[in-house]
Amino acid sequence: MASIKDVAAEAGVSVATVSRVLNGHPSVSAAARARVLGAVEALGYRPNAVARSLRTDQTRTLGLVISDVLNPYFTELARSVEEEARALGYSVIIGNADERPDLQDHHVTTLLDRRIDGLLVSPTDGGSPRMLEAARAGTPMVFVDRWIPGVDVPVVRSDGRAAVRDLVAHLHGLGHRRLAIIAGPAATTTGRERVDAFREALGAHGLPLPDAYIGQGDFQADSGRRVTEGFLDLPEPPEVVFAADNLMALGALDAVRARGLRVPRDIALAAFDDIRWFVHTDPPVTAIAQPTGELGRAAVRALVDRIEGRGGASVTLPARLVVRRSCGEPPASSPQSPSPSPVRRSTT
Amino acid sequence: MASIKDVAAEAGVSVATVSRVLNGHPSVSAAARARVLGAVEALGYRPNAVARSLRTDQTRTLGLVISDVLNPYFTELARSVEEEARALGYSVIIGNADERPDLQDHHVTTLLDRRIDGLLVSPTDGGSPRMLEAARAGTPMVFVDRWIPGVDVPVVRSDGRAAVRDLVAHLHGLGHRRLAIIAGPAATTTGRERVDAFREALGAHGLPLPDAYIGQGDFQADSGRRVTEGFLDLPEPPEVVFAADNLMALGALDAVRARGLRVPRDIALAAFDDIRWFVHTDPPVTAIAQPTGELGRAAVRALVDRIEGRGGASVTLPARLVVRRSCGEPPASSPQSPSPSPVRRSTT
DNA sequence: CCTCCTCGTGGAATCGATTACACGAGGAGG
DNA sequence: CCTCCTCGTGTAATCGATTCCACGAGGAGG
Repeated sequence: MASIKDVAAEAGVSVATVSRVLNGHPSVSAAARARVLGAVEALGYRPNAVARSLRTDQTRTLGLVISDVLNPYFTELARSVEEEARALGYSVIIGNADERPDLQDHHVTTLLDRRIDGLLVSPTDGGSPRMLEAARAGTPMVFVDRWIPGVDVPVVRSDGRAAVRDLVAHLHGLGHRRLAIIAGPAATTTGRERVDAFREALGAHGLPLPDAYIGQGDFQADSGRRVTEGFLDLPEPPEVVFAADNLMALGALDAVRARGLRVPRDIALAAFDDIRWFVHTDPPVTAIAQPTGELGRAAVRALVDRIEGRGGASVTLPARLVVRRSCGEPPASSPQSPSPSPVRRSTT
Repeated sequence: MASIKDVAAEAGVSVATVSRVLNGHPSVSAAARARVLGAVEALGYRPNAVARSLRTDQTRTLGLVISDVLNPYFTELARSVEEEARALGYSVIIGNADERPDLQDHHVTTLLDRRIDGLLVSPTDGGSPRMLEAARAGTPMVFVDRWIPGVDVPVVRSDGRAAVRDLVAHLHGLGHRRLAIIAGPAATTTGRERVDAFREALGAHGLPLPDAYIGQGDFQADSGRRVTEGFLDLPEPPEVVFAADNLMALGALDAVRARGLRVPRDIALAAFDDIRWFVHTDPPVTAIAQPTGELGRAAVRALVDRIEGRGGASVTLPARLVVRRSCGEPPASSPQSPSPSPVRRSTT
């Protein structure tokens, strides 16, 4: 592979001049510039990003460590992150933690070893020592979706509290009183927050959230299945199951179907995170939709602001409820509750 | 960030000795080794991968350029690729082409600039000049899923011919005679092959594949919707629509639902690529499943074999038909056709 | 005509590692 | 006791870029 020396030789100038041409420095004569450009073309020269990074101490690369690539929510997040980063002149290296702290740690380490300019993380757990250390050492960093309390790092996330309230109001309006939740891991903020929001919303309607109605999941489909089976085995099973992410909702659907039961006739289902497939499931699933793309873009902007020394602050965006049919048919357009909240009826 | 020099100073040895300890060279005294390790620990030193790569001319990184991250098939592929690569001591940088040749080119260029050790590509089109040039220049490279004819690069893919034959036999057995296909872009091998296999299988049953029944899609949901609408507008609409990937099947479902029609009563649907959600769609979708995980792992092994000078050959794995309910209820276990083919009835 | 600036250019240091080569100490063998 | 080898270690070159500094040519101004 041709190096800058080859180009210099071919053009009959020094490497310094070649570098200047390549980096658009002003003080290069038109003649020299033309000869260098010609040589670059002739040799098919491309600058070695590795060498450049070593010298300039910047890689123009962002690291993104997400909890689970197979989760469509994170896939979409990753996509919008890459898009915005590209627009800003950065590349992105994605690390998939698969909800495993050890894997998360592995990726954080590898990314740091590669001297990425900044790190975007959706932590799987309370935070690996290496990550906390990096944050303390001043590595530009931003949390997205999930975060770690007590660490001085901006957080870009969506607040589902209002949407959960809307959901519970919707469920209550349909006559449901026994509501259960499949929670995410307590080690994650989203795992805890969604339960808290749910409990609070239930409280507002005078409904309890008994321990038996809080199933411990891990954001993976299998746990959704397992927890739902447990709910169905209860002497008094819940009327509604609210899954704290889309994969656990998938598992819940599996479990219900395996028993030969039907949604929403036998049990209703709602999910956090809206995905395209929810329109076509049997039945279409009522879900809380996050502004995923916006989240990813905002996170990148915050991180790049940090990197380039322009601050970079936390951002919180609202989520919204999308009503479909998995919780029961809405009472046929009764005018009794005009619902001033941002509940949106899906067109499906 | 501490460098090797700091470690050397702290340990009271030269950088050469530090390097030797870090790389497990034999000729280092136990005492020196202990002091170096102590210094590494004390300083929290981590070797700079950028500097190392520059010197050794290897990054231990693989590039993976896929056509569309939002497609669950590719997501799963990416995941298995990363997994196998990690097991072999490599990292993976993913580039998402979004089915756009220009973006594919951008990613290939960036990856090459970063001097990745090898490239795994699922080409979006006939191949960018830069990619072909890289292949010719000897960059270790392997095509996965899709490939470019006439280029001397191993291909790891799955052969759907037999499964398509099984599918057509299944459809024919259900009494369907007017079968249509939503094709992928003609610029991709999978786009062409699936149509060819379909036409061939139809021919074996004496059925035609009229041009009006070949809809031109681009592997994205929108095109599936558009093409399906066209089919439904035909004076004699097809009885079955076979989508050449899962996203176009999603679009087809959208279109059917938008007309207030039902699958399979009004029109049957089948798809290439099986995904978890197909179990829970309304109705569950009959699909052709590729051994995606195996494909990803085999591709990485082939690529690493190339990189490390051990050859690395093409691999073709069979796909198989998974029958669900989207093409009509199978005739209730009639013993007339024991079906010696590897048709699997899904447990759903 | 001399002095001083500006402009274009090249030489060389540098980033953080790896590694060929040289060298000194110490043990083995004659 | 001398020679030779082995072992552990250090010095310095190197990878491919960027960039500081110096230098020479040429123009402007006095």
